[in-house]
Amino acid sequence: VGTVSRVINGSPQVREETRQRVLAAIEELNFSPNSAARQLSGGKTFTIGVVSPFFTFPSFVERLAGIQDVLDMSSYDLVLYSIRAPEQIARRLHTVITQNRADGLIILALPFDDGQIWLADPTLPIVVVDNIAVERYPSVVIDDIAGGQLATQYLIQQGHSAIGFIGDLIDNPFGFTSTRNRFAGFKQALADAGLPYNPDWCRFGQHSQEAARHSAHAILSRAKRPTALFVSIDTLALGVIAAANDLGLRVPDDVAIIGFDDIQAAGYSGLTTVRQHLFWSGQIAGQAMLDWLANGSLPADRWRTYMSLEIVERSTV
Amino acid sequence: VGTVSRVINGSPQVREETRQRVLAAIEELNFSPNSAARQLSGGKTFTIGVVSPFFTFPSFVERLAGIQDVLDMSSYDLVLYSIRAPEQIARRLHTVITQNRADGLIILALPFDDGQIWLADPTLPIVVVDNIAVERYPSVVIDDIAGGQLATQYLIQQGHSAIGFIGDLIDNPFGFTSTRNRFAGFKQALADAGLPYNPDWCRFGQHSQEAARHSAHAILSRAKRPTALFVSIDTLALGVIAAANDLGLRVPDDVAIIGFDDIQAAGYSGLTTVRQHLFWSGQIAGQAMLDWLANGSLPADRWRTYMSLEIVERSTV
DNA sequence: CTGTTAGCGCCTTCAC
DNA sequence: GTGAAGGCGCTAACAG
Repeated sequence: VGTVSRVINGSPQVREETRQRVLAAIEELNFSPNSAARQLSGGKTFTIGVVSPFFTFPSFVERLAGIQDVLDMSSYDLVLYSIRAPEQIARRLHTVITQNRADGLIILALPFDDGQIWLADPTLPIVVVDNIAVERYPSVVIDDIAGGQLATQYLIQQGHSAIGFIGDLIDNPFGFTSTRNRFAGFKQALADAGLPYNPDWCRFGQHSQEAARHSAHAILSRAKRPTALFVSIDTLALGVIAAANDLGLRVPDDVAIIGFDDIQAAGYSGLTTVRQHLFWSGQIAGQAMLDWLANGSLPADRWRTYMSLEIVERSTV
Repeated sequence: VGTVSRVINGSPQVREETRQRVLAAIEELNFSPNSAARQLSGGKTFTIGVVSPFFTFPSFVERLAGIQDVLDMSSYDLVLYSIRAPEQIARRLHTVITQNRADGLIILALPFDDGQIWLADPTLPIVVVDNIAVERYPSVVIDDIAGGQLATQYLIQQGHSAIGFIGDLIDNPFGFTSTRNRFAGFKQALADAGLPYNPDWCRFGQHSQEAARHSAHAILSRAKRPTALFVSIDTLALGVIAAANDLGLRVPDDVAIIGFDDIQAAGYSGLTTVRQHLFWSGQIAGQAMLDWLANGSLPADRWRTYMSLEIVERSTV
């Protein structure tokens, strides 16, 4: 029994011949170790939990795919915890943590009380993605304000001076801050360029293509309409393009549109946008978790990773 | 110790007072049972594995969301096993099964050797989705041939007689048969209506919007082009719409386009398509698994569930 | 009703 | 280098 365990776990102190004999027996009996037992005795679950809201949204799916991509080559399984309402967050995290169901947690976008969580289990590795508020855990983030500026500056640089903004609700139940910050960057860039900021050209609605389409209708139907629109999320931008088509407006000639995220559909649709390397960010988070788990700690210089942002020029600006 | 266990598991044979006392202690010590130990002792992992290829494709994501939706209200966790190449299938399944890492498996679309798997563990509950080839396990499927006919008949009924077909590769490494069968249904419907089948109007390419766009270009640039196109997958249909736009063809006036699946993006894009209730199929599969796990077996009348198909009329036909 | 005890299957010392 | 034995934390069966 002991020797078999040694063989399985690659202990060096086993004579080669015995090793082969054990291996043969394993093969013959079609034996394979019970995972629950290893967990109990080893104190590890070989599982990483990913906590995510709306995991059907392209941005989350792509990040998830990045995480999966990395874990795939490790011996860790990925357990998906989906959050559908803000109230669930605390409870879900609590049960996952106290029940010891995962060796590490990757939390996507969701705001949470990191002090409380840390108290619940100070040793549990947690990597946070797309959430700047968390200080106590390493994170992979972008600078949304800079991103908002980048997009707006690009529009200005292309000759636009009448620019509007469409996004989801700044005050949303989950407390996501992306649109708020991108909008801040937008206004900043406008101010920096000495351009006027027109509230009539800015609308915020639900996070849905329909809502964005509706917002765009309202803005583009005005007597005086902007020549360019910065839409804070790619999925919404697709709705805005639809609205432009509805109104018989040509993109980009009549209205230029720039999105944010660079989801796969943006590529298909020819949407000009700000790329934030979604898949890659998932890979980085997953790799950080793996390294943490392997070394028992994460070097300080990897505490907060800022992903780069860049304009992807396609055909809507 | 024993009593605590009884309290946690809601055994009736505990005096109310003691129960309260135990509960209080649990609260005070912030105790919560170790999941690995329960697994080992109880022989259950409270985990359901979902094996899926390309889980970033909308159709898989939506099914996955349906499964998650159901599991969410149960005490089962969802472990995601992503398959990226056909060769991985057998190995992945084998390790998951022998290591006892899940109480049940839901396998999406992937073909696999059910005889072999059954031999590996005859008692493991497995529910198959979107795979008609599997006989030994319950499945949730659609009739792709009927679906192909349905789409084609709808086109015919709308007055089209020159109809083309675009799909992904009929012989693909994973052995998916959807497009093959939808194409069969397409030809069948044509024949039934006494309409000619024109191979020049049928193209098969990679499963990507780009490839579909390319195929559509080829077909629509011909001197004599079809007035309608049946595209076997929604994502590809979006590429076909793009191609029509490229060529200055109006949809549906110059070319009508019907897709298949009814992914969310189809709704946004106004794509007319054949709906196959993706999310719902995930829910059904998840629920079947839960019932199986709860009752120890699945009633025969739930062995194979055929999901209904229906035309969703939007604006591309 | 409740405390005690024997596994669940593996890993890890400890002697040999 | 190898077999034996303790313990991981829990559940279930057994006495009281």
